[in-house]
Amino acid sequence: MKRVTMQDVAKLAGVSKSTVSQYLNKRYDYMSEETKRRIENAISELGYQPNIVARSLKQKKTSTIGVIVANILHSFSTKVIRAIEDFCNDNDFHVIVCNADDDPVKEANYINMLRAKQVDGLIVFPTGGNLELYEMMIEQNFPLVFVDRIIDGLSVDTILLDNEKAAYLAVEHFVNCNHTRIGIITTSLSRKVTPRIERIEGYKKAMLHFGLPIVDEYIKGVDLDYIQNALNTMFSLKEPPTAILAGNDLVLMEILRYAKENSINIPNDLALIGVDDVPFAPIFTPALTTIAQPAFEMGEKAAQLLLDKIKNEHKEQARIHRFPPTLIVRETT
Amino acid sequence: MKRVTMQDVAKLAGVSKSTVSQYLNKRYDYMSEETKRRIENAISELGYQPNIVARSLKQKKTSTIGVIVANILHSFSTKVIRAIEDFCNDNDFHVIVCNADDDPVKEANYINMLRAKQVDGLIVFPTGGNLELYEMMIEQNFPLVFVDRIIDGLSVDTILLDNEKAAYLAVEHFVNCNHTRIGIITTSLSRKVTPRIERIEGYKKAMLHFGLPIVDEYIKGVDLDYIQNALNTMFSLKEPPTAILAGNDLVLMEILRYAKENSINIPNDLALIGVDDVPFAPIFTPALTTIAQPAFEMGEKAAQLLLDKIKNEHKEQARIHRFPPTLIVRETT
DNA sequence: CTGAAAGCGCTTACAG
DNA sequence: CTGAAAGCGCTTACAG
Repeated sequence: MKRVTMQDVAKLAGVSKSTVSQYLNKRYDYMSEETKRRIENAISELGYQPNIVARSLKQKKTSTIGVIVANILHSFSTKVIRAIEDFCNDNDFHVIVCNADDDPVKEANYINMLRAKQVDGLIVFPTGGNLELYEMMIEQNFPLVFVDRIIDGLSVDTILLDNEKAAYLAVEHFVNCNHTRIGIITTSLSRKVTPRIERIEGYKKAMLHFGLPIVDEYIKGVDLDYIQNALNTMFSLKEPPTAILAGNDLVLMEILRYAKENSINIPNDLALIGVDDVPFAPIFTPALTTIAQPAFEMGEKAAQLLLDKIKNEHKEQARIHRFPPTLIVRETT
Repeated sequence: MKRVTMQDVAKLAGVSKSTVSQYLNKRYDYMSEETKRRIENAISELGYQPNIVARSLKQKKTSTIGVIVANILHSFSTKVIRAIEDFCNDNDFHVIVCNADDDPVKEANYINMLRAKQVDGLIVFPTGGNLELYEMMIEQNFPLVFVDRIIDGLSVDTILLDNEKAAYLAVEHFVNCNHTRIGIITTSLSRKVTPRIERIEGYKKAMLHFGLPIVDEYIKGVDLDYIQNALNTMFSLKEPPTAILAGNDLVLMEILRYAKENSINIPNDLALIGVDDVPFAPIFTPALTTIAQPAFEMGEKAAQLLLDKIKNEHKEQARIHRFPPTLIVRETT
């Protein structure tokens, strides 16, 4: 499989490789029609394809960005990725996606690998476990955008849902449905992951706003594996909650599983709202009431910001970009 | 953001860049401890990271493979991708994933782009619309593995479900549940996509095997957008089917939607089996009976085969690798 | 309008 | 045990 190079094309066309290069880069300012035609023919005859690796080395840019998601199992991650890919395709950028699996060690490996591969910039859903690495990138002025999670003390453009608003919308809707014993369950709070913290915070504020008591037993932040336990505890209370807000799609599925296995009727025994509008929400029985994130817009904005930085067209101070959630009322409330 | 190069390390360590390169590639056969230490210190002091692009250019390999899926919306695709990524990670290969969106034009662009980026090999779920390109890769002996779909007349290792068996398992189970009016619905047959063709073929063989008549009205292969229509037609028959096999996960969701909107009780009015074990199958009400593909094993095998080809360790004749489906009985039958 | 030359940051065969 | 040199396949400033 002998690869054909620019040199081969130049020889066949009877010109120098500089000229072939000019042709490829569409700098025909002064190129004769004759030359163009000869090069074109040589290229198609040889089936020549430029070697992007060589070009990247010389140009010191790869037109490739990296995306590292903390956990690809969230439907939110996959939607954001799709939006980023679409935007990058439209702008002739390639994207390499990596899944850190909520593991800071994997995340660090991916960051190093992608930078070694000379990506022009990085969009990351940070695990939060690699402060020094994040700081190094910022210091080096390496194009970087965070999604979904705030890392305290770092000056990075960050794309976030208005999480407090999301929780507020859920509580408000529960209240409108005459619930007063409202709970919230989300995944582990030990690593201070922004959406979890903010959704609980928003939940508390909303409860106060509607004059409802904050009952600690109604608030859980535990690992996915312990959610069945947490639900058991919650439903053993003298006065269990009559409505629950699921902090994300994976928690929602755990709650649905618990309800199914314990014959808890939704919404009669328990009203339910999940953050993240999962694909099966409308066909589920009962159809799931959810809080949707504008994932597509968020992904697009992340890509937009990053490409602007790469092209040096983004001069503003790094800040947090908030996006509004939407309540989609179906049958679980 | 001045990048530090091997030259900088060499200077600081007081050696030549050849020696630094040897160090990096762990060829210490004859390297003095002293030299090693000096290089190590220089590297960490400067925060040096090798430029993989330069290495790739020189070595004429990138340790990167491309994966092009026909349609990433299928849960099967995402599972296979995960398996490929895991396998490649373990073998120090990187992977770039692209979604052709069932569009041969996009597929061609991705193939060309990935080859220009010098990937060492390609795993593709072929749309079937780029015969010349596939042929060119084979002719050039470019490492290539197909998944999910057979392209007639091409000699390529191909990873496939035993689709006829999958259909057989479903029909058999329906028969055991005393159904005789059994239908099958899948997405459009116009492009002769292997799993669709083979599943219908397997369905027909199974029907004959169990002495049941083959009723054309019970067999539909239409685009996703027309499935509601097809279902309407089917259920307007004097004798509509009492059991349906959904050809894939997306079709399954369309059928579930139809049933919900038309108050068709599953499984009482209609028994249902879907090919592909969707994540929400066990928590659905009723929990979904499915035919699972061993997606993880299939992805692993695809990656295994490809890496062997890349390393020139795969000398056998290209062939089709079949994997067995599994029936998972839940509540929809 | 086109070409010769230098250089991107590595690796590697070879010399010593 | 280590270094000088060539070369991977491009791009680009410059000369003519």
